[in-house]
Amino acid sequence: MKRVTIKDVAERAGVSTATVSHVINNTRHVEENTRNLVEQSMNDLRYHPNSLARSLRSGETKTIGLIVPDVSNLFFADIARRIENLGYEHGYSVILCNSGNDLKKQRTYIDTLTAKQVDGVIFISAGESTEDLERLSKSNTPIVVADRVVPLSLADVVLLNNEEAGYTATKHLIDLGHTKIGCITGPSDVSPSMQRVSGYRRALEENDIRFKDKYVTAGDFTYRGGNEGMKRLLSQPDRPSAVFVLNDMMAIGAISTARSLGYRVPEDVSIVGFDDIELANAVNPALTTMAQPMQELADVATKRLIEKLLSSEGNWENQKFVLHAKLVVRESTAPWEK
Amino acid sequence: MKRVTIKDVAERAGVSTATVSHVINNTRHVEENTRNLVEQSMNDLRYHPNSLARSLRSGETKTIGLIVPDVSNLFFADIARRIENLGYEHGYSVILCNSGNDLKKQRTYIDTLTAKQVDGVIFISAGESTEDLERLSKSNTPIVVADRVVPLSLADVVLLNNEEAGYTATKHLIDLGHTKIGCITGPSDVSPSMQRVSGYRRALEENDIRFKDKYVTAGDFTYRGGNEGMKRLLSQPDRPSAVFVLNDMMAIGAISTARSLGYRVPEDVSIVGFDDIELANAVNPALTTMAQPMQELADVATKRLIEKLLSSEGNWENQKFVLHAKLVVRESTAPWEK
DNA sequence: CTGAAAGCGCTTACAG
DNA sequence: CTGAAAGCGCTTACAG
Repeated sequence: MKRVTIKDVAERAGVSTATVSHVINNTRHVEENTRNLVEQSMNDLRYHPNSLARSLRSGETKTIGLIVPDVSNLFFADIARRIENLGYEHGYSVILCNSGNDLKKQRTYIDTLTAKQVDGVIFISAGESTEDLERLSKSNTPIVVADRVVPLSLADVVLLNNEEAGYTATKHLIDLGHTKIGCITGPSDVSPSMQRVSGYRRALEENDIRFKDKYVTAGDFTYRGGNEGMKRLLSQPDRPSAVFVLNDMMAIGAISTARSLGYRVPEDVSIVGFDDIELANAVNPALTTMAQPMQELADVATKRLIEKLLSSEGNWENQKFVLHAKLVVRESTAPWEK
Repeated sequence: MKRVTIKDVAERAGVSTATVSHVINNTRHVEENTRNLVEQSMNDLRYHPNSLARSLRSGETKTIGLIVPDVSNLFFADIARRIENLGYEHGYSVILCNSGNDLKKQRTYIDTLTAKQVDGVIFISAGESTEDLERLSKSNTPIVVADRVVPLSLADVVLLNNEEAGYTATKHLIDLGHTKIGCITGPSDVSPSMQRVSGYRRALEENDIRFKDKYVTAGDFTYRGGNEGMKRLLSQPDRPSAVFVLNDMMAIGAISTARSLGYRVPEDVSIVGFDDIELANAVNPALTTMAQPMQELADVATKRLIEKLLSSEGNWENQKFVLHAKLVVRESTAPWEK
């Protein structure tokens, strides 16, 4: 079964391929009659255009690459869904590149995306290195970097003000009267995590509360990490009365551990999470948390990319978009009266 | 900045484009010297091949399409990750098509995938209709359908034996001595859900337990759905002593509601979930559940597709792969003594 | 061991 | 309003 090409359609309709192309793309006027003939012919033959040929000729693939560390992480899965959806609305397909936090894989994907001539790339990097980014930007493809800090010379960047968010979460606990405030962090080499901790420290300092090493423990963003972190924090003599946990998954684990150790939440320990995942509001007690504007992150990144793609001017100034997390007070935090 | 093409490389190396192509693809012998010259030249010019041109000529895009109902659902996100990863290992990129359970969108994507000439498709359909599938199979693209029943004439299919799994879960409760066994189902139009309920009924019948309508209530696969379903089941006079919940997310919600109504789990109510998501083992009490072989589902589907792609024989018999869920007994179920 | 050239299926100046 | 033809950047018989 041979493929039906534009040539077949043209022959059957008794016109040139140029005309067929123009009725398909609506790119110059074609007389009613001719147009009908062509459309008839396309239907009869069940013609489907070949994007490859079109892209090769026109230089546009209507495809964007999405590089993420891990799609099976709900945070990125959600972002991927929104990007896919916005892209779809503008006629773009997305190639899913899951780096799995593997820099080698990430680099391979960058080459693949270049080879496949994607029109643009949304890039959530696995690491902090900018080497891959430079490589990509050399190919002259518009790039938007999300969630990670990166030199503005290379790409647009949209990120969350994590420092501020860390500050706000901690300040909330301070305002409730807490002075012994613990923190369960993420892996120490991820910049969002580090920045949230900076905000935590600044809030303490500004309110004359001594920062104590023993109140800070490292987690890994998983439920179990939350279990273990909480156990470490609560098992010390002068235990914290409140804990800022750097993501919701760990926070939910932390609540569970606190309870199984005999502490009530929030009466005995207050807990603030980070992200506002769906579960945060479902869990009992409902989690007070810093709501990340994930949707906004995806939306801003995608819109910016599409804006660049549609204008095709080539000489854009790269921009920086800073988003803000919002404190959502629910049931896991309460005033502390000595 | 003009694009560097194979022609530029050939000129600089003083050879034909044919030779360059052959050193790139390792497709015929090239003398050491010539090869070095070509490679030097590629490096100097920072040459990157253009996949579009290659694909247009060779008929292979090294790309597969993945159609899923919703990537932001953990179940599909996990599947997507595994498919992406296996594809990557074999040199395939994946185009992510999130149908969002929208049949129109799904159809558009099918056309896009056809136009983009993907080598194969893994298809988890939004609906039960096979119309889109026929459309796709006409384009002669190898297809593997996952998770949904579909006529074997159109594609390979890999699915879970949901009826059996429903039976096993229910039988576990019966073996523990329960006779009043409730069920929180999924949306009634999704075939996996219906089949699990069939298994539930068969287990009751085979053990001479009367099926009671009032013990079955419909959920929606969300945490809140589990809350509400459990509330309905427990608030009736002759309440069930055990509940089979058709997915873990609802089961976790059900546990939480049972407890807040003053019932102990598993002493007062036993609960069996379905899926074995990560949280199932993390939650307290750890959830007894039917472990879905999600990995296997993704692996079998991808491997089968790649097998077809690599052999390119054209005339394959479509196959059906049936996978089995496994009962994982943890802490949420206990014997019932009248 | 290598090259000249056709051709994959489109789009798009150019010409009328 | 329409057509003939070049060309996008590759791969691959064919020929030597």
